[in-house]
Amino acid sequence: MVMKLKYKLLKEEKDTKARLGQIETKYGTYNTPMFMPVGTLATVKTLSPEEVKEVKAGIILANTYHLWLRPGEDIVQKSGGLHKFMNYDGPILTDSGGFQVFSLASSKDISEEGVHFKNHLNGDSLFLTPEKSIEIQNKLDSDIAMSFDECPPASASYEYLKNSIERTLRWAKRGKDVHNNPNQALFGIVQGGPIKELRKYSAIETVKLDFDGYSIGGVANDGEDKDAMYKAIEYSTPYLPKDKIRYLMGVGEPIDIIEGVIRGIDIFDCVLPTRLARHGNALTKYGKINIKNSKYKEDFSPISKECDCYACQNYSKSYIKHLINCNETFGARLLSIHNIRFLIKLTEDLREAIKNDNILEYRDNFIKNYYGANHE
RNA sequence: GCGGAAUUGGUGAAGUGGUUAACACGCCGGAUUGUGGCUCCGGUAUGCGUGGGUUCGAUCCCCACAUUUCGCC
Repeated sequence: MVMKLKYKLLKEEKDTKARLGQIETKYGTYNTPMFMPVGTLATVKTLSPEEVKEVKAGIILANTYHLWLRPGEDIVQKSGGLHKFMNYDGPILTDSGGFQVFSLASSKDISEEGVHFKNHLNGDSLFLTPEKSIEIQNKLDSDIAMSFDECPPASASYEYLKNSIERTLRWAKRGKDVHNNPNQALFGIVQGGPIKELRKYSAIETVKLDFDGYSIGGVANDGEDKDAMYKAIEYSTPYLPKDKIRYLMGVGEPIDIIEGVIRGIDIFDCVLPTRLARHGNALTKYGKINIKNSKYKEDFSPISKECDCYACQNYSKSYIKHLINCNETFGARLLSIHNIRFLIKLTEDLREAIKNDNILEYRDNFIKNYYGANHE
């Protein structure tokens, strides 16, 4: 069966740009706004595919760059594609490797043709091009492929950003021209830093290339402040077609997901819930908590009484603290399950708020709880 | 009983006759936004076994005592 993802816009919230939508894929139909857990190396770190389903995840993200290096796209292809390889029968989006080249590679040399860089594992010299990235993603057989883009630092100058956008557009076109997996959607990426006219230009020109969906990249980079991020979204979304998915790459924190949805974003991905988990942090309605704090030593209550996740249904803070303190992987797994579930539940709540046309009220209430002083 | 060695924070320990006693672990906090999983950044001994002495000054030198440890009887 050949089937490429379809997006349907169901409703726009009364006071904001928030959208309720539906994504139909070969691997099921899901509602947006949605949070996509990150599974870089064809695994959402510490979780089994069954656990990923149990937290009601839809699309998950895997990584072209990492899978190219190990085990190699040919092996994934021989196994029957990424879904079969990792035994995940939900939809998968692959990042293009653009971000990794710019965030992980030590020395890199960007030219019109592509990027020369040394990989992060053994320093081997590698060359990645837009065509190569798409070819790898075709073979991985993800449901959504991303264009190979340049992700410039937040500190980049106007001139640099302008040239970078032009090149990213040429790269997007080149990638689209070689894309040949009929089951796979291909998304374009809007760049432009925090600058209004560059975001507008990038969005308009990217849309002209006619992709299956559009993402906003280059946000939440090296200490960029939240206001700049929100502005970058506001400067981009007015030029994106309403009948296509909008994806804010690499975000994020609960408040950023809420603000993103309010500004018209449909899907998000972020390493935050799993990384925080491995470092002993849990997301809660009343803010982030550090489970290693001594005050949880004899706290036999769950992370959250309202949470329906496996960790909260069965284990106490005291126990999880003990596991994290002892560096037991089960602790990271329980916190990962909880944190991913927390963000997915957040998007479920946001969908309700859009239906009820009260998303601003929802946001204000969320902020009051999350950033309020000393709840316990 | 005789002789030797040792005694520094919660732990293992470095060190010097002269401003803030190294480092590691632990502990106490913090960070983390398209992932280089098990990371990074802070804080953590008003004190160097006890009591005397030498000295301008002692954790560092001397004496006694205590404790630990090794060897011998």
